[in-house]
Amino acid sequence: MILPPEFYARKPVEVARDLIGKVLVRLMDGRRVSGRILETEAYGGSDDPASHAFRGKTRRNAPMFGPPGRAYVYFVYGNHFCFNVVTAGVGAVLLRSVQPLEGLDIMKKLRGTEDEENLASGPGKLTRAFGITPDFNGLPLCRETGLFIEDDGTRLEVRRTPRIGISRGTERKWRFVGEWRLGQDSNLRPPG
DNA sequence: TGCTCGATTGTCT
DNA sequence: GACAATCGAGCAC
Repeated sequence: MILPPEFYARKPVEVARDLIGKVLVRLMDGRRVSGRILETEAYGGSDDPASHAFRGKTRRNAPMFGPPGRAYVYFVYGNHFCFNVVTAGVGAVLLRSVQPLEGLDIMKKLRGTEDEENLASGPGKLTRAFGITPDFNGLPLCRETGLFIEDDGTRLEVRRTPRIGISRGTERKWRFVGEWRLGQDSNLRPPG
């Protein structure tokens, strides 16, 4: 089932935690490119010094001030794009890494590598592998836009850690990492 | 108008 | 482990 807008209309920390184990899906030329979300980070509004929204609304962070359930895509380090989903409270959740499930050939082509372990194991790699560009900035996550997140019933163990790659607000443990629990049904285990 | 630095990655040592 | 690549947003002046 595709996550509805209500899913995103909560605090960024709750959305970030609950997105672990969900499936990011991109429809490309009638084909599915998808991966299970393994790593997220929550960013708040004016109360979070690490957030782009900390200093108020600008042209770049405008999507964060809009309705929840939309994409916030921004350019960083002169090379890469990062993909976020907008939550309630002028918040956002950064998708840091996914485990590739479908359309691996497309991901390999877009990433220019055959290494399946590293296709989408980072914020910049993820946007590249899924063909997520600024064209999606501000668009709702639904079937119509070809970019959305599904719940396939999989539940992962969620670990909570400080956010990484930032210089402020590091004291908050707003990074969430999904881990496969031993003893689960075999069809829920990661491949390999 | 100019300068600094970043929610990163790939490459080299 | 260290660092260059690369460029726009945000801030200082």
